[in-house]
Amino acid sequence: MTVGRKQRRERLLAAAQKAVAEHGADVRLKDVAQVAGLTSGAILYHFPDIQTLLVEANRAGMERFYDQRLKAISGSITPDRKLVVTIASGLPRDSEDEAVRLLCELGGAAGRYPRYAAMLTSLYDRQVAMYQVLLEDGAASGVFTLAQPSQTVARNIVALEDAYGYRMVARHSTIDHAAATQLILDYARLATGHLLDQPDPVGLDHTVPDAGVPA
Amino acid sequence: MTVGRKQRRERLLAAAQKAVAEHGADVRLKDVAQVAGLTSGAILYHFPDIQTLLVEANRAGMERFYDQRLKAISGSITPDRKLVVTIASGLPRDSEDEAVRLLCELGGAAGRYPRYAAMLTSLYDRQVAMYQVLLEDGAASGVFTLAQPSQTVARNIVALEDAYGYRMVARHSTIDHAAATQLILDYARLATGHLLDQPDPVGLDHTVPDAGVPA
DNA sequence: GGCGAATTTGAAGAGCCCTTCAGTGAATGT
DNA sequence: ACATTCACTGAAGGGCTCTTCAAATTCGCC
Repeated sequence: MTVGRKQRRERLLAAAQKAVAEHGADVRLKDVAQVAGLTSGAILYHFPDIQTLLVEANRAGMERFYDQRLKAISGSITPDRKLVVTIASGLPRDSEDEAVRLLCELGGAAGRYPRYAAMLTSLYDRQVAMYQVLLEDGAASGVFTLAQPSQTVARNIVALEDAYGYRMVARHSTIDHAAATQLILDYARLATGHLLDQPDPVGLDHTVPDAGVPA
Repeated sequence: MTVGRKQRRERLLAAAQKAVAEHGADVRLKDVAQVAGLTSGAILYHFPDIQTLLVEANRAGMERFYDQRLKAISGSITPDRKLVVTIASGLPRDSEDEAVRLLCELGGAAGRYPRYAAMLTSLYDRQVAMYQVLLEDGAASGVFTLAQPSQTVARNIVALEDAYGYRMVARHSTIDHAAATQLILDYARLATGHLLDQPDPVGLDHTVPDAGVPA
């Protein structure tokens, strides 16, 4: 057995996600096949038709995004650290971020695909709930002083993340990951009454540690 | 009688906008023709190909959206009224709002169509500038006490409008025009230090002014 | 009423897309 | 070694799309 039946399916789901991020929600079967390195027929051997594959792939893509956010939270300790890290994790790395591009494409198509609309609504609500827990937790421990109900703050934070995701995917010249993070933190500062100063190295360390012989 | 050459073109642009809002950025020529009540050939008599038509139509749709926002501003007098009215005018009426659906579709496709990305970036920046003027004006006249730079507040307000537009188009069950307006105003209140109480007749008065705002 | 220009139609060509399916290998089990 | 199952290919069918174009229709105007 090369890879097992289940893993093969997941490779196709991953290929479909990439294809949607690249070609839109109405991506062609041929494009998915090309990303997967197969022919159209091979894909239809694993899935009854292309819609079934896409719906499953898109759902999986959203769940993966949400799961990674939850994982990002669990790292930090204090509520303020958690908030900063979580906000940063909700934004695309750069304009090529595959997961966010997928979400943008689906968000655009949600108006005409009720299924995607429902999935995105659920995703939004869960993210809001996630932030609400974080905010209430911080308020209970006295770290945050909420100026507004936690639901209001949570809804606005997630909304800001979404919107700056779109702006970054559209390659806004001055709104990059750092700028967007600061803009959202500016709101969070007002809403929580906490300074929320950025920790130095959050793990995104692109600089080479310069160990070894320079050629 | 017909309508003159120019008006005929504009009818086609309007049809194309509606078609994009309904079928996405990759709408078919046939769909545009159907909305216009013509055949595909007739449309190609006025435009060299479908891409040219779509690019022009989408640009016109964005400009129209922006112009109507400017118009909405000019009505009110005081900065706080202006702010409330402008925020309300940036959100879709309901989930079927054609202009916002168009913007959502284009926003989703912006990742793979640099032209649309540039147009949307420009639209965003102009809306930010519009709010900046409004905020600075209010601050200068002492009505607002800005807690943050006007650019920060303006960027966040426009971002919130965008995001709630997407949520409404996706038919979120609890975020309608009124709820979204309040959420954005909640941020604006923190940022401007003004109460920003909603004026009664905003123009769209379908419901009894019963629940919601306490005395 | 009739003429020329503007507009629209309907058909046809070339091309792409999804899906089905017979057939090709490779892997697996016996 | 042989049969069987699995994974995949490549071709073919049927349908849809964009575009072109000759013919038909409508319009503005004299």
